[in-house]
Amino acid sequence: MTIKELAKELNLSFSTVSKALRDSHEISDKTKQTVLGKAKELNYQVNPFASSLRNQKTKTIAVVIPEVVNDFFGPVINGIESIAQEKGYHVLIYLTHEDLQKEINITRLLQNGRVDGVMISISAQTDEIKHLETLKEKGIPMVFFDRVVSEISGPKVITNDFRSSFQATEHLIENGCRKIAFLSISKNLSISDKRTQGYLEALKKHNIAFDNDLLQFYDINNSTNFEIVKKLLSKSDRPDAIFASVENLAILSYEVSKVLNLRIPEDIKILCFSNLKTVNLLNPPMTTITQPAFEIGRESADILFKLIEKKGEHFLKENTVIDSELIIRDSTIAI
Amino acid sequence: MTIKELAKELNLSFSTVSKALRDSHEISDKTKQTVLGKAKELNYQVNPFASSLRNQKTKTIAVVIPEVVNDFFGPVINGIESIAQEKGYHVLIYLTHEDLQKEINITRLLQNGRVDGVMISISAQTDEIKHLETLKEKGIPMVFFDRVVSEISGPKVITNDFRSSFQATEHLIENGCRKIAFLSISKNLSISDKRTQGYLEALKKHNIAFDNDLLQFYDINNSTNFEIVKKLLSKSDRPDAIFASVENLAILSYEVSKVLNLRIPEDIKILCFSNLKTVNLLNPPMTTITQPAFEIGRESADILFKLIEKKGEHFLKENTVIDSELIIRDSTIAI
DNA sequence: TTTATTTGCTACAACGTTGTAGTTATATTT
DNA sequence: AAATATAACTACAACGTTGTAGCAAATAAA
Repeated sequence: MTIKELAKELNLSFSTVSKALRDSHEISDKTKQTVLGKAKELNYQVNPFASSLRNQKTKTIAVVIPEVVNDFFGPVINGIESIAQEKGYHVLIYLTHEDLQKEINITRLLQNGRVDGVMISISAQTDEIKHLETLKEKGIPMVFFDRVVSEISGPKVITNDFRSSFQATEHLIENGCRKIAFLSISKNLSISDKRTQGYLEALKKHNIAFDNDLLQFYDINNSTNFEIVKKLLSKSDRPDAIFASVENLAILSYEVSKVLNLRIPEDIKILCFSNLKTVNLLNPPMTTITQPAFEIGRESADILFKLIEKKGEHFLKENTVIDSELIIRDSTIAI
Repeated sequence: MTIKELAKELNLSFSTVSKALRDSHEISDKTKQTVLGKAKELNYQVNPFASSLRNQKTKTIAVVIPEVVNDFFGPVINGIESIAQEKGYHVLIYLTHEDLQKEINITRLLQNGRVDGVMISISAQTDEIKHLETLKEKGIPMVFFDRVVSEISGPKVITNDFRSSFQATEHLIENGCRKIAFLSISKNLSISDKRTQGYLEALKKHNIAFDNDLLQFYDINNSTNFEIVKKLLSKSDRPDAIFASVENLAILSYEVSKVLNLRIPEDIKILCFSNLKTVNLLNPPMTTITQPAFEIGRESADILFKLIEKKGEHFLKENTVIDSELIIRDSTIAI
């Protein structure tokens, strides 16, 4: 059912029908009613491609993220989708699987006007940003969230990683820890950097020397990660706390502790950036820094739509910070 | 950069360029090379809307699911996306939030040729299927997965809910349970039905009378669910086991048990359909029926692409069953 | 040498919209 | 009554592709 067929049914020109459908002032109310009625009757729907081709708008946004199997990006998508659905936008989803090459391929796909805007949280392996700059230069509205690229200007929605990390480290120190291992996500990511800095700053404040052996990095291969953690906790002078920058590494730390018969929190304290729903049911419940995932999604989407619709985009600031929350549970309490 | 501009640069007609780009036999190898070279140099990309409008193909599929914040649908999307990326398809995601009206709206959006195919797992509230039939009648390739509608013919990817449920119930009975509460997802869903039937059949086999009070349904409101479970476990003749059809209800059961000072598995055994990664770290580790989420995603996508590309779709059977696995952990072991 | 065939290209219509410009008929102003 | 404005509609080009039909020139067959 096209607009031409509809017009034929109505004995009107297809221009008239088109205008009636988009409520033009050139068309009489009576005609509008007839057209709308017939359109509903015949279940006419605008062809999205013809429409997009004609007016260069797609009513579609892209969300580029590393993973979905994750208690952070899940709620983020939820937040994004809730606003998109409200605004009548469609959401394309692309997963990089933490792979730079995939990220590059995806950004290439997005260059030809397929979407009106892009929301992206970069992969942990992204150590060059040309592809992101290219996309931005094409004039496509972009919002970075969580894992942002500070070198590229434009709105970013983040959480206060430095502060949370500082606070968490200090909490561990106050509970008697002196050898705190920090398990980082990546050597490239800005959030990773800030989290590490928060950790270092807290050590410094409390006059604890930084031990490079206590700084470890996440590997793509999860069994490698297991070995890294196991090795770390098997040392004679093993750390008295693990501060994991990523949920997965904290879970592994729990598992390794079980294997090595280390008691949490007596022998080892564990703390993590995490949005896990079941964190309270773990044995013992884990202290976490909980990120406002849903809010980050909603806020990013909101900003993106402002950019796309060019409404109030002058008021947009470079960084929107939504605070994370340190929730202290049994896994870090001094006994 | 359009094909016309590219043609002008090359001093060729745009038809020639178009044909060269899609490797037509009408064009000499020499010309093809020149065109391809220039296209790369000027970073020419086909306009997807013009292309879709012209040849009625979108290279896009839609995935309609109830939620993403979920250890089942997350991996499913992963599976879908991995095949889609391989095949050069784009993935649109739509969330129904378990709401029939939203599902209806979404299916309406998909009627006008926006996508080449649809994968859907229906909402728990879906008790009418006209909208799904309409979509199917439009001739859009569709694959149902997990939460399927048996009344509509076409390929479905499911897991063996009846068998898993039977097996799980029997496991509880063998571990001494006689008053097994079954917490169902919905009164409408086919999987819900099959799971309930598996439960009932196992009771029957072991000559245990069915008690209607022990059959409870999931509510959209999570605090209502908490109350339902709390009420259930506060009764003087409280159940000796909870078999939850949905992860959320099992987690709630753990929480309620904690509140009511009920020991798992001594006072109450808990078991659940779940793909939770941290299930081993719960206190105690929970027995689960783990569904092959990633595989369901991959398989569904695979079937959908066969339908879309009309390759080997004759061999497609109505139901593809991928088995779930009952993994016994401490939460259901007789002490 | 004439005719038929192949090669390599170009012209153009169509996909379904939408906005601009143009055309009537009617109403309003001078 | 003539000039002007308004209302309600139509015609049509353009968005960027792609396939079909057409057209020269070169090659092969008669």
